[in-house]
This record gives sequence, C-alpha cells and structure tokens, in this order.
Amino acid sequence: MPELPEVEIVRTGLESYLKDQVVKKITSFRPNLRYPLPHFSGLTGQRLLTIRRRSKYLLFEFSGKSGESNLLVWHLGMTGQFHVLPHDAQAAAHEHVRFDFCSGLSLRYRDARRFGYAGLMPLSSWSQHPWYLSLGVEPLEENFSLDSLLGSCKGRKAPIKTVVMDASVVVGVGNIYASESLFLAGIHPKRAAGRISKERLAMLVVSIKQTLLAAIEAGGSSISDFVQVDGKPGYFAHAFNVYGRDGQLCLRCGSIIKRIVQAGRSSFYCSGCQH
DNA sequence: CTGAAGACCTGCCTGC
DNA sequence: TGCAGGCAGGTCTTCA
Repeated sequence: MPELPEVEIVRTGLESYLKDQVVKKITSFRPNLRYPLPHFSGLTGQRLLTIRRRSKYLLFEFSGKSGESNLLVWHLGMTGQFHVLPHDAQAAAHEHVRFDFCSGLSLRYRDARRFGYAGLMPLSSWSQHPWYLSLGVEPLEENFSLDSLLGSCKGRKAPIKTVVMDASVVVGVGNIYASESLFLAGIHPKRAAGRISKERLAMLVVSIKQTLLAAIEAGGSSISDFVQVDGKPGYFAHAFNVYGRDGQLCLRCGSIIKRIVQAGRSSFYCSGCQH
C-alpha cells in the first residue's frame, strides 16, 4: 500500500488525533504479522508523545516508565492501515491490533496480507536496530542530492529503477513513485544506473523530490486500499503520468505507455519521452 | 560482491 | 456462475 507519501499522510493524521493521549489497553488478535508482534502490555498507562517517520516506518514515541521513552516502530507492508475510531466501533475484517486510549478513541490496525510488522524498544535502541541501520538517506532531506545518487549509481549495471527503489540508496521510493519520477526525468527504467549522465541524474533527484512532495500535497495515492486514518482516499492517483496507464497515450508526447516487469515488479514508462 | 527470482499472504479482477 | 491465473503500494532470503 504505502510509499513515503502515504506513510507521511498516515503519520500526520494519527498525530492530529492521538498526540498526548494515554494508553488504556492494547490488544493483539494474533501473535504475529510478518514477524512476531511485540508484547504491548508495558505500554498501558503511557502517553503518546509524538509520531515521527523514518523511511516507511512510523515511530510512536511513548512516555515510558523509568525516565526513558519507549519507541513503537511500525511498518505497514503492502496493505497495512491505521484507523481512528470510537471504542465501540465494530472490528473490520483483518483487524489485528487495537489500541484503546483513555479518551475513548481507539486506534485499529488492519492488514489483509499481513506483510506489516512492528517492534517495541527503548528509544535509544532504535539507532542501533538492524531496521534502522540498513536505511539510506531520506529523499526529502538535503543529503539526498546529486552527489549521493552519483555515488550510489557509480559502476552499477543494475537498472536505474531498481537502484532508486533500493532502500539502502534512498528510502521511501516505492514502485509507483519510482515509475513516476523516471518519467519526469525522461529516463528509461531499464537504463543501467552507472551509464546515466550527471545532468540526467540531477534531473532525477529533482523529479523524485517533486513527485513525493506533490503526492503528499494530494493526500497520497489511493489505488485500491490506501485510505487516510479518517477513511478518506488520497487523490494523487488522478495525477499519474505512467503508473497503471499501459496501452494509453502519453499526456506529454502522445506515444504509447508501456508496461514491463523488472525484478518482479511492474514498471511503466513512455516509449517516446524516456530513453 | 551483484542482480534476479522466489517467498511471505489475501483479495480482487479478468477471461475462459 | 465458477474457477484458474495474474496482479497488487514491501522487503527479506536464496541462488546463480
């Protein structure tokens, strides 16, 4: 479901409803998602201080007990959703965890495919955690730049699409926004990363930042099951130039949009604009 | 080391 | 109508 813009939309939505709320009870309805779920009982009585984001991880910081905050780290996988509802709202299909807050609000986690996962740790452990250590730069920060991308592409024969989706290079760029960014930069998804000029890589850096920011502005992309925490859809899908448009005409040059498979994922590109 | 392919899961859409 | 096959926003493991 979610790439960086969708996770960011979820983060701001959750924070607006749940910041400073105190946990009454957390219940999990199964022992695991992708990995075993942590034991949530220690969070009872703690206050939710902030919700941050790193890559596609949501980071819930709770007040803790003995001075140090607890960090709940949550990845939505492909189909994970958080919804804020009243306590007495009925559980939907595939609801796996519920957080009841003292205010009467209830945070529900639903995930049909169960590719999502979560971990609970002292705040200070996060920066040593394997999930954290494997992450590359944030695309919307200044350290994602021509220099950083140039360094990651140098000598690599892998197609640029898979390099851009590699979270150890730059985080948060998933299958949709990789295709959309490459379209804006005019680069063919199969082009070997190490054989793209500096000028064109500079375009790509700008395109990635623009694409992600525009998607956040639009409230994320709703293809089939992304919804915001209040159940409203995102609208960026209406602005796709290539994703899901194979067989249709390019809005810029009129050529046919094509679909190919790379590393097991669909890539969409304009046969006229991208080379 | 690199890159490709398979695996994890369920639901939905298409075509026969 | 029913059913098989393909496809889906992510990431980890395995294999060549």
